[in-house]
Amino acid sequence: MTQKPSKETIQTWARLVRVEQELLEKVEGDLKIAGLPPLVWYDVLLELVREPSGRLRYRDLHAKLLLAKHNLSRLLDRLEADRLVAREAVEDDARGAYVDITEAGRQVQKRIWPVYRRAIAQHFASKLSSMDVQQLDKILNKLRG
Amino acid sequence: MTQKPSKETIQTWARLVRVEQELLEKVEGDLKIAGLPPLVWYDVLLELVREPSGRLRYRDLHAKLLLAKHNLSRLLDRLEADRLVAREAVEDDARGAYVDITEAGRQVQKRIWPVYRRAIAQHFASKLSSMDVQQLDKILNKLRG
DNA sequence: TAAGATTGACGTTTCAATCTTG
DNA sequence: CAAGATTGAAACGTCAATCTTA
Repeated sequence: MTQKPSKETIQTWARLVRVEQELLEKVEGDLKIAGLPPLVWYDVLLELVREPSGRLRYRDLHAKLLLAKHNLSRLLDRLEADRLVAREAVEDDARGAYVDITEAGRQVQKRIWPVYRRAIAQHFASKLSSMDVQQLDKILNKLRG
Repeated sequence: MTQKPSKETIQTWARLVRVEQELLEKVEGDLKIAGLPPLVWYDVLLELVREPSGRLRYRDLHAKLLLAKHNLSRLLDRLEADRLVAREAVEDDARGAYVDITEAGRQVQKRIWPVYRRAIAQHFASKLSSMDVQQLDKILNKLRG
């Protein structure tokens, strides 16, 4: 049995959805103003940069990102068209594909980060005390899948 | 001057983005399973139902929703095609348009709500204490535009 | 000239189906 | 048949331009 949430809880839910949407719009806006690609490009590039080998199998990249398989496939088409990643065959599993970050991809990731960090600072960090951040983190952990 | 956010703050930001995305996917999933339209349809219908007149001018509806003007226009096309809203001329301002909710629109709003409420209960409310909700609400208010 | 709203063209996401290999 | 990944077609979102009236 699940109880009906209280008015306050519903209000907070609504606020969460809206505030998060506002925040993401502001951050995406800052990236756009700087002439940079959207956050989701950064997410992919970051996962690849984190790998010492600079590559991940498609399925592993997919597992890390909250993105449907076909969406990732199309996103990689665009990244590849911009030469930020390259797809390579997997030697011992002919079904598989590696996704490799290119040198250009690494440079774009590096250019995005300071702008993204600045946006996080302005729109998020600067509004909260470190106590707030701690509390929020605890709450988010309770909500996690 | 904006300071560089701490590692912890960045981590919490990343968690916020991801958790919120997970939550929205779960809620949208529940609506879809129930054969109901997406949340954004609900947002529009709710704003209209809240009006005693059952109508809002396009510009006022736009102001309430976090949606670009052209996106709202296209969304209303779909809602109108499904006969959930109707567009009407504004008598004393020939540039304007009213958006009216139809009886069918009211019924769809009423069918969505219990499913949506249940999703909020399951994926959000049931994971948090009322203290958590209070804290989260305070934090969200600090983040608001 | 600005406010209110829509549109055409184009880019992205989604759905179901597909193709290939294990 | 299942796993890994992609694709065609349709739905949806975005950009810049447009149309009409204030």
